Amino acid sequence: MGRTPCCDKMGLKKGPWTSEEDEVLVSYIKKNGGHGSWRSLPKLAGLLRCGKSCRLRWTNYLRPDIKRGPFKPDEEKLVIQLHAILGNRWAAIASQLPGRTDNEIKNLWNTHLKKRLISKGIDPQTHEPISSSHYYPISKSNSSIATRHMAQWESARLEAEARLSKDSPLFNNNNTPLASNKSDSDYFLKIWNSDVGESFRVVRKSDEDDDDKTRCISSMSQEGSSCNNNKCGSVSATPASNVKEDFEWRNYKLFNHVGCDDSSSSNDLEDSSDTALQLLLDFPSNNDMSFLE
DNA sequence: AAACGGTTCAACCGCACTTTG
DNA sequence: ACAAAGTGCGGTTGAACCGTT
Repeated sequence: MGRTPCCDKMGLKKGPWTSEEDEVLVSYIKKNGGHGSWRSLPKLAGLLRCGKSCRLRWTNYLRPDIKRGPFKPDEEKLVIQLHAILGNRWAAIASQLPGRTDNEIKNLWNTHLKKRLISKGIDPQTHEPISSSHYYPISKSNSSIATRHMAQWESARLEAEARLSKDSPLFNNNNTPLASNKSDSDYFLKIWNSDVGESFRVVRKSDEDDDDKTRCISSMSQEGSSCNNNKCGSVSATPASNVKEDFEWRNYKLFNHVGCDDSSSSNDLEDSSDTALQLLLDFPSNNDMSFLE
């Protein structure tokens, strides 16, 4: 694929934007009801900038829905939680914080949150206590980060499903209305059903091998797990009545790498089950940031 | 007041992915 | 199916800012 010429190769301006340039860009986009093609925008708007620079300026600074100002404690908390699940996927994290850009969140993480976690003895990459995250050699630890994030993501979602099912009319004998206060689990369910969760759902579905499932359920039974034979039903849309069983199955699968041919890596997830998962699920349910302060 | 070092954050860079013809 | 164009994304940079000496 041919690379498009960079700004400096075309004699275009670089560096900080002036207020005049901002004005030109904003008025052009307003006038045309959108940016159209970023590549042709600078020429049409009369800007000596490359399209890429215009796009960045617009999406990170000039967009009308940008929320300026310092991050609130609950926003910081959400960034930390999402980072534990998604890793350095700033755009995905930003999509869950209306008005915040990926660049802003990335800067927040690198300048504030990362240091705060380190000062509290938490590895900002693994979200585990530094002593435990250094248990394995660096190479192995790094290689399992993505897997850990997936495991944390999956478990958080299952926890959320379990909580939701507990609150659902099916389990609510008193027929009381569903709790109106949104719990943290709502975040995970919301994200899970969004585009962000889509990528994980795809991976997970490919991992759902019925043969493995059947085989391992019997293994679970032999190990004294409380599962039964009904848990082999649909996984993608878990009925409330099967949530607990499915939770057990998925956790078993996750922490024993069911469906993964690389048996040598099975300890990666076992390692994360006690610490990372606990850290993830033990996030305070209110806006209390005291665990970081 | 000046020098210095640390921090912040807007902007750039280059790669990867998606769309289009 | 292929290549080019367009776009998104994450890592990095460097100027501006701020606090300390």
